[in-house]
Amino acid sequence: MTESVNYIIMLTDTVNTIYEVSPLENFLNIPQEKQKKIIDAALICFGTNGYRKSSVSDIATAAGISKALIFHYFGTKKALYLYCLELCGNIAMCEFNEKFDNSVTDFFDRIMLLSDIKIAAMKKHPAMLSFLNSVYFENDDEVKADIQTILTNGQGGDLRTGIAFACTDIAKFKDGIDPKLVMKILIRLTDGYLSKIPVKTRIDLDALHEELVECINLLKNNFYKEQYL
Amino acid sequence: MTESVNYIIMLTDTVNTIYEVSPLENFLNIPQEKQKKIIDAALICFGTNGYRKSSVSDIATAAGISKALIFHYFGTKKALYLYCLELCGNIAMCEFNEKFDNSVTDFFDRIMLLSDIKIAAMKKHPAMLSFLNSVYFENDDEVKADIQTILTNGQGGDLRTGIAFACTDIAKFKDGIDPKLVMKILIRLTDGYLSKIPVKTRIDLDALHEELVECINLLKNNFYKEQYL
DNA sequence: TTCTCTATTGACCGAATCGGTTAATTATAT
DNA sequence: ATATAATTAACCGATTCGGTCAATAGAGAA
Repeated sequence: MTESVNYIIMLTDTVNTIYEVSPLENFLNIPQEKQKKIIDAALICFGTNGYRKSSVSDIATAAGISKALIFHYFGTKKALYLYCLELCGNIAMCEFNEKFDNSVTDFFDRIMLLSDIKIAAMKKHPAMLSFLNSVYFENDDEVKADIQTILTNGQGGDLRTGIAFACTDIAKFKDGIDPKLVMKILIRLTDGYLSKIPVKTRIDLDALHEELVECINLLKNNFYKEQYL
Repeated sequence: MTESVNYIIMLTDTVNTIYEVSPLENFLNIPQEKQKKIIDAALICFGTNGYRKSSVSDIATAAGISKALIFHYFGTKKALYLYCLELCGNIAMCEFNEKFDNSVTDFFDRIMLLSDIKIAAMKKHPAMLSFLNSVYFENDDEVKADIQTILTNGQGGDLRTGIAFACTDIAKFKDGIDPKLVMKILIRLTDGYLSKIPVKTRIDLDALHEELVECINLLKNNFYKEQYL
C-alpha cells in the first residue's frame, strides 16, 4: 500500500497550484483504504455513465458514505472528476516509466510488457481503464476544457502505447505474414481482455493475465520462423 | 428497405397481444426512414446510458424531433424501451434463422458466418449490439421483470451463438494447438470488432468486415495442417 | 465523567430535469 | 376554405440535481 503514496504526493502538488487551497486536504488525511473506496466508486460511476449522468449521490452510495462527505472532501463534483483524471494520469505515467523497458525488441514481449503495465494499473484501480477510456469521449461543457488542459500537460501517457509498438523486430515472422495484421489482432485481443466489465477482482485479473500469456504464446509459436522460437 | 417490413409486422402482432391497442400504431404509420432515425437514437441512448439515465428528451433531441412526439408514438418511456428490445430480438432472430447454415462445419467458416450475421444486423441498426449488450446488464426495477419475460419468450436468440461453436471440425488443427484457446481468441477478436463505438457508418462496417476476413484467414493458414488449406 | 474537537450525516435549499399532458400550431388533403 | 392529422411549445407535479449547514456521533484529553 505504500506504493501509492508517491502518486498522491505528486498529485497534491499539481492540484494545489491550480485550485488554490482546497478541501482536498481533508480527503488526503483519511486512511488510504477509504480513499481507494471513494475513488473506485467515482471511477466506476464516471466511467460507465460519463460526467453529466453521474450524480454525486450515486457515487456516495457506491462508496458507502453520505453525499455531504464527498463535498466535504472535494468541494464540487467537477473537482472530484478532475482529481480522478489527474490521479489516473499519474498512476498510468508512473507505472509506465517504472516498468517499460525500451530495450525489449521482440514483438510479442513488448505487447506482453504493455499489458502487464495495464494490468498492474488495474490492480490499483480496477475501473481505471474504463474511466480513462470514457474521458477520451467526454464532451460535457463543464469539464471538456479542463480535460484537454490536463491531458496535454500530462504529455499524454496513452499515446506512448502507440509508439511502443514501433521499432520492433519483424524479421522473425514467417514469410507471408503481415506484422501489421498481427499487431491489429493483438491490439484487439488485449483491448478486449482489459476493457471488459470493470468489476473485476484481483483473481480475475490474474486469470486474465494467464489467459493472455497463453494466447500470445500460441500466436508466437505459429507465426515466428522456427529458429526464433 | 422492404426487408425490414417483415420484422415490423411480426412485432406488431406480438406487441398488440401484450399491451392492447397502443399509440404504437401512430409510429408504425410514419415512413420507415423516420422510424429508423428514432429507433437508432433510442438504441444509442439506452445502450450507452442504460434505462434510468436515458431521458426521453435526450432521445428526442438525438432523433431530431420533439419529446411530445415520442410519447405520441409510444405512450411511455418504458414502452419505447421494450419496443426496442423486441425489435432487436426479432431482427437478430430473423437474421440468424435466415443466414445461419448448420451444415458449415469448418471452425473458421462458422465464426465468419456468425460475424456476418452480426454485421448484417448492425447495418440495419448500428447500435443494436451495444443496446442488446446493455440490456443484459440492465438492473432497473421498472424494466427488469419485463426484460426477463421478453428474453425468455424470445427463446434467447443470443444463446445460440454459444451453441453455434459446437460440433465443429477440430481435427484440422495442427498438433499442439488447443482449439479452445483459438476459440477464445476468435471470440475476443470478433467482440472487439463489433462492440466498438456504436457510431459507425456503413463504410466502417464493410471495412471492419474485410479486416476480420484478413485476420481469420491469417489464423486459419497458420493453425491448420497443410492438407486442409 | 465531562469537555472539546473533528468526522460525518440528515435534512434542507433553489434550480434543474424528470416522465408525461395538453392546448395550440403547422402541415396536408380535399 | 375547411376538415383532419402531424407536430410542438408550454406546462404540470414529482423527482433529482449540486451544494449547504446545523445537528449528531465519536475519539481523545482533562
